[in-house]
Amino acid sequence: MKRNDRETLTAEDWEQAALQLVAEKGVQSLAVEPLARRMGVTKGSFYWHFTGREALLDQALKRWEEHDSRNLSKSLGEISGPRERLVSFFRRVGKEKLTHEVYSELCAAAGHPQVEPVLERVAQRRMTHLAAAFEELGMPPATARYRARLTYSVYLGFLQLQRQHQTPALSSEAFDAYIEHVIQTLIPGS
Amino acid sequence: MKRNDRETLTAEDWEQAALQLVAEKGVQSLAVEPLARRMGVTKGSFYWHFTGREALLDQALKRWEEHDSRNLSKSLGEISGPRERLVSFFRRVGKEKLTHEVYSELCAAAGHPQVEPVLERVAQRRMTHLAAAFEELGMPPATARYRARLTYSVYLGFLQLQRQHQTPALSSEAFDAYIEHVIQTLIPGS
DNA sequence: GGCCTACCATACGCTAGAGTATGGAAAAGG
DNA sequence: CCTTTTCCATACTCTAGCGTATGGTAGGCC
Repeated sequence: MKRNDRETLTAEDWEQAALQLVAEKGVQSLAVEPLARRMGVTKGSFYWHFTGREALLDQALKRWEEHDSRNLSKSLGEISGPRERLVSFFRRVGKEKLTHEVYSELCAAAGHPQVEPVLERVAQRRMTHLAAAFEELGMPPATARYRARLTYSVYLGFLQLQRQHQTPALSSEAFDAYIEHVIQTLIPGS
Repeated sequence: MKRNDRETLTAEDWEQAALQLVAEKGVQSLAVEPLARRMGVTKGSFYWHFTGREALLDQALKRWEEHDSRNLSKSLGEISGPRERLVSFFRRVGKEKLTHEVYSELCAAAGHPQVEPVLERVAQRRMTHLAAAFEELGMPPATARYRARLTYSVYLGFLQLQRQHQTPALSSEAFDAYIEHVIQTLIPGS
């Protein structure tokens, strides 16, 4: 029963592959048979590990959300200054590519009953995080919450423009200059 | 052959209904048979007016884009001051409900080969429009373009948050206060 | 008044993917 | 070494939607 070599697949393998496929082609393209083909097996394998497509999506989303949640806490603990936390929020868009691509596709699938609650929690967590940083910078709570929503909207809009190939390459000086403009505009005392 | 009463359907009727359905359930839900059922006919009718699903989507998108383009030009001509044009850009989100809902769903379907070019053109047009306004407010051209992209990102992010039910009701004072904050932050000289 | 064309229904065939049933091989355990 | 799990393949059924083929009807036209 202990088979972590590559002769046999685990539920975790399926979840990882599912997230990968979501990142590439979106939630609606997450289908059992194509995924199985991609992994070099048949759906006979899949239905041994999972009760159905829903279950796979649920567990994959759970895995992704936990990973994202840990990421946020980590960035909270590691960086002390609120301004630095906000800056890193934007700069981080380039890193953690898979996570962001998945999130981008999840946003495109808002309205999907299994995806919706995840998006809600994630956005809430992140905006609370942002609002705290803005408060530490001296904003009154209500203003900080507005600025947090505004900032998060900028992030979401950026992901959307990226999906439309309407944004400069993530590692160009045009991108850096734009990020600088965003920071100057949104973060006080810059 | 002249039958504009309601006994018989026209291609335009189908396109309108298609846009309506896209606004409600997204592009991927635009299917021939469900749409026909919704209109109280069968697909026998549909395939008389259109060669297939692709053609319907193409023509519906064309119609929507033209409508949106006219909207933009109108708002350009009617409002003289750049600041007022920018403000109206945000306040307009509440009006033209169907148009915005369609656009929101189109954004969710970025990556779709028929939708992608439309999104590209629309975003380009609108951002150019915004950049011109910021230039009129005294920004240097490069800065104005950055600010235009930033502003448009805010708009896109707002649509996204709306799709996640993460935004206050469009006609509440919380919404107005938020819009005010957005304007204060993004539009200089406020 | 017969005809023709516009518009629609009915009835097909086709495909992709969901889920089920069952069998088989290979490792694990006794 | 023989049995029991574990993991996967094969072979079904079922559904939804696309597209086609064909027939029907009602109104405009000569």
